[in-house]
Amino acid sequence: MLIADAPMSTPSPFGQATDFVRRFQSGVVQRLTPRCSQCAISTLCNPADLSSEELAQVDTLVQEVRTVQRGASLYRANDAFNNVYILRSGSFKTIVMHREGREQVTGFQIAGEMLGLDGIVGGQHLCGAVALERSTVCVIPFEPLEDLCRQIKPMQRHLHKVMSREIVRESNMIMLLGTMRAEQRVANFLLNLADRYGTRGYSATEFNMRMTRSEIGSYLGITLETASRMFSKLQQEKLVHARGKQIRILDSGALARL
Amino acid sequence: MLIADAPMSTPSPFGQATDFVRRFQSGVVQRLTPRCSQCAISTLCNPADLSSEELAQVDTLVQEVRTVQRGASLYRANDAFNNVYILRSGSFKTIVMHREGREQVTGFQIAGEMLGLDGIVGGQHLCGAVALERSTVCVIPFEPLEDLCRQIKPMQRHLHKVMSREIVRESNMIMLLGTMRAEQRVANFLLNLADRYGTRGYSATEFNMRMTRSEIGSYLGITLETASRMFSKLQQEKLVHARGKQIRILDSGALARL
DNA sequence: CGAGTGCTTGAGCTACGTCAACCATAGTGG
DNA sequence: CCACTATGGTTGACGTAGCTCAAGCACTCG
Repeated sequence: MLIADAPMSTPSPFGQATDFVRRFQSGVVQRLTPRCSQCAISTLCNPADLSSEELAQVDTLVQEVRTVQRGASLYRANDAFNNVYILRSGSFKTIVMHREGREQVTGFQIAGEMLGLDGIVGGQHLCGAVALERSTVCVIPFEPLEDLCRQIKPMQRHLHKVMSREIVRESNMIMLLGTMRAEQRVANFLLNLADRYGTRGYSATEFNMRMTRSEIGSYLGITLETASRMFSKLQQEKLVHARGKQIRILDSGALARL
Repeated sequence: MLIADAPMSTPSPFGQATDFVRRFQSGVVQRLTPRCSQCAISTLCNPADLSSEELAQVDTLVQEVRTVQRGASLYRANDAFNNVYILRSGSFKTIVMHREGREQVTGFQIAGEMLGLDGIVGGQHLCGAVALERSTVCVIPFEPLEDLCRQIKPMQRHLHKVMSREIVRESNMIMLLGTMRAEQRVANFLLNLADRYGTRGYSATEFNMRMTRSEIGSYLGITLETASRMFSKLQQEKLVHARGKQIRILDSGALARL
């Protein structure tokens, strides 16, 4: 079975030669005229029950695919909100700034997941999104998306589900941070990643994490040292095999029972 | 200036005598035929820019106002999702069950806030909602609401903002749980409550909390003892005056700077 | 090959959890 | 009207999970 590492760096189905490419200093590259109707991960971002005419309408919505280099920002806190983004390949972290410049990671996103929903309320983004590796995103202008959702009922329902899923994801995070000890947090984090890789067709037992111990710690509300110790502990207990960012899950049942 | 305690227990504008009332064993009472167009808190739950015809359409949507007694559930985890709810008066907590029956509070809601959005993804509620006092909610069937959002653009935008606001609220909670110490959490909690009372026209400096120390602790990821100690500490530092559930904020600037 | 970045591990410290006693208030029944 | 009980809040004593600080190792990259 594929290991997530490999497919996550697979090139986009759109060949470099045929696409108009613009490059920015920021490390963000644009490629134009993508096609949802031909996209490999369309099942992840679009509702299943669209007619071919409806899919064609979606195609007109997505005018741009951007490549974001490792470490570059897709958007930053306080940027004007105009688009939401669907991650086509690669991975991101979303971060908020604490005062005194400390950052807190609020989420990790992988292929098929949506970014930017936090900007709808205030018209500007409240968190920033940083690529953990070279990644590509579909840029979806939000107003036209809303227009489309008024025309296509399944699309509307789909958007609502995406937003609701985000609410549920965050609720789970609140519960994790409110009730679990460090070891449980790390175990939970690994199971969650595994599950998400699994539903994307990658191996759910062996994968390459793209985030550092420091980012994991920040996300889980613990220090990087504690995160590291917990990886070691889980390894001693033979529940996972962890060698740096390479993870193999040995006993997911026991991890869940912690 | 009004203290929140008073208006929160103000009776609904709909007199008992003129309304058809059904009573259930669960402590939930239904009252029929409300009117958004005449509701005192309409500005909280509806977009500002609706025409009177559009408001009339909203009126047809809301067929029911329910009264929920203190301690009764509006919905429970795993209940089928059909409606969202807008809190008209009173207050709720939303809870999730940890395994072993421990509960974690994931939020407190007061007048004008929406409940139930977590159910959209899976078609069933993932958390439960329990009234902290005798409360009234408008019942809004979700499918008809979606239909209306396809017809009325400001309504659609409004719903998206409500959902996005919930996402942002939870992000803030994640940051609080991930980075703050107990004293900061409690300070933050009080400022947040004060702010919400303030935008509803109540006093932002003096109010009656409806939740116990145990519920506050659960919400903030600390024990009830620690919560209690922090209230005492803030009082010693002359930042608040706390006498049980009666709160007076003395120095909101200092609270924010903690 | 040296510098930078990330990971691991140890030693000591501390904020918070646990356990327990005690008080205040409110509702209940004789 | 006064015990009596239940519920919620406060405070103290003590234990510990995880933080802080620090050292050393493994990789990668110019």
